[in-house]
Amino acid sequence: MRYEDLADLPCSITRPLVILGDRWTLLILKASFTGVRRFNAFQSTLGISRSRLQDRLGRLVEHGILTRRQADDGDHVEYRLTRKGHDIYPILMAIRDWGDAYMAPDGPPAHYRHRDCAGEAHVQLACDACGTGVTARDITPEPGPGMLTHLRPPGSGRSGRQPD
Amino acid sequence: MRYEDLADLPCSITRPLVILGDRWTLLILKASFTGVRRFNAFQSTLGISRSRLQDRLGRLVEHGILTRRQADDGDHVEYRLTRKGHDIYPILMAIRDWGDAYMAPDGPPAHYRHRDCAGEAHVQLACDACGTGVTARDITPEPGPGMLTHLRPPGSGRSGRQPD
DNA sequence: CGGGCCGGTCTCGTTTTGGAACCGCGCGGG
DNA sequence: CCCGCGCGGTTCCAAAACGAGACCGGCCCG
Repeated sequence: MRYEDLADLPCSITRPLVILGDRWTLLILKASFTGVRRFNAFQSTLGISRSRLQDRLGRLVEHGILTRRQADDGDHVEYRLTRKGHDIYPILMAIRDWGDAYMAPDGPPAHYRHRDCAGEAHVQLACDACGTGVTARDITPEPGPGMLTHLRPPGSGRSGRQPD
Repeated sequence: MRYEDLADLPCSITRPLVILGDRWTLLILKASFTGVRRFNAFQSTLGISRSRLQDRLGRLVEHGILTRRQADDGDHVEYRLTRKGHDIYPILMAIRDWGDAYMAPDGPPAHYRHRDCAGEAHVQLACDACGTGVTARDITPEPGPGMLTHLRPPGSGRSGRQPD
């Protein structure tokens, strides 16, 4: 099995990870959220090699996570988050919460404050129905519609998989 | 700058990513959450090469995310999540929410249900103070204690950085 | 015309990865 | 006792990914 084939598995954790799961991609997106838009700015703030950066930006554009366009005011190129890209923010905030908890011995390097009230923003995993916070132990995965169509793809007899 | 040196930056997103941000590590942890504990089980469910798996499991144990021990009942080895590892779950759920939204054209492959009430669990980014849900646009990062000690490490005059 | 900045490409040496063979151990059966 | 097997783990090599830096054409400005 080639690595990219993991993207075919019926799992909404695996599929994004095939795109986002490498050394640089999430760091590039983090930079995007802090306002970085230009090729050279990404390169100097991250320390990534130019060829790698070019490759990663291209993939993100392919996947509709960033857009590449000429800036309004000038002639340079801008890479900006799409809505799909914007929605990656909770992933970064979940990573931050974990980083603050376990890799910040001197306290959090940054507070991420709600602009309106100066409170701090955190991710929480909660049940839609009862509203209470939950952890991994409170959750049972069970097959959903995307699993069923994967088990019997229309007009085919392929084998399927269990939900991960 | 070598890649590992990114772990020295005062940023709670960058630091975890140096550990978790590669092709396999989060996939290994995802398998852990589904109950996979044994070397061969990881290898066959993920399709990772044995040498790579050995390396990644070793790193996760080093970082206190997994523990390696002999199973109670038998003679085989078990890799189990520590509390630190357990707390990675929200990261995986944030990835899943994004995957369900943008990479599951046939609907979610799996429902992650609250065991007690059968509701579905989702991550949300909310303000601790006012409780309202927020997005990237509502948030302003500002320096925290970990940034200040990084700017002036005790007994040194190193230069520091802005919060990312 | 000359220099600088821009995004982008090319080349080359290094690092990381995948695949598969190999190893030692403990166990269980013949 | 010996043989085979499944286990976690290691070693080796070829292939892929990567980093560093030179290089390129386009554009603007002086």
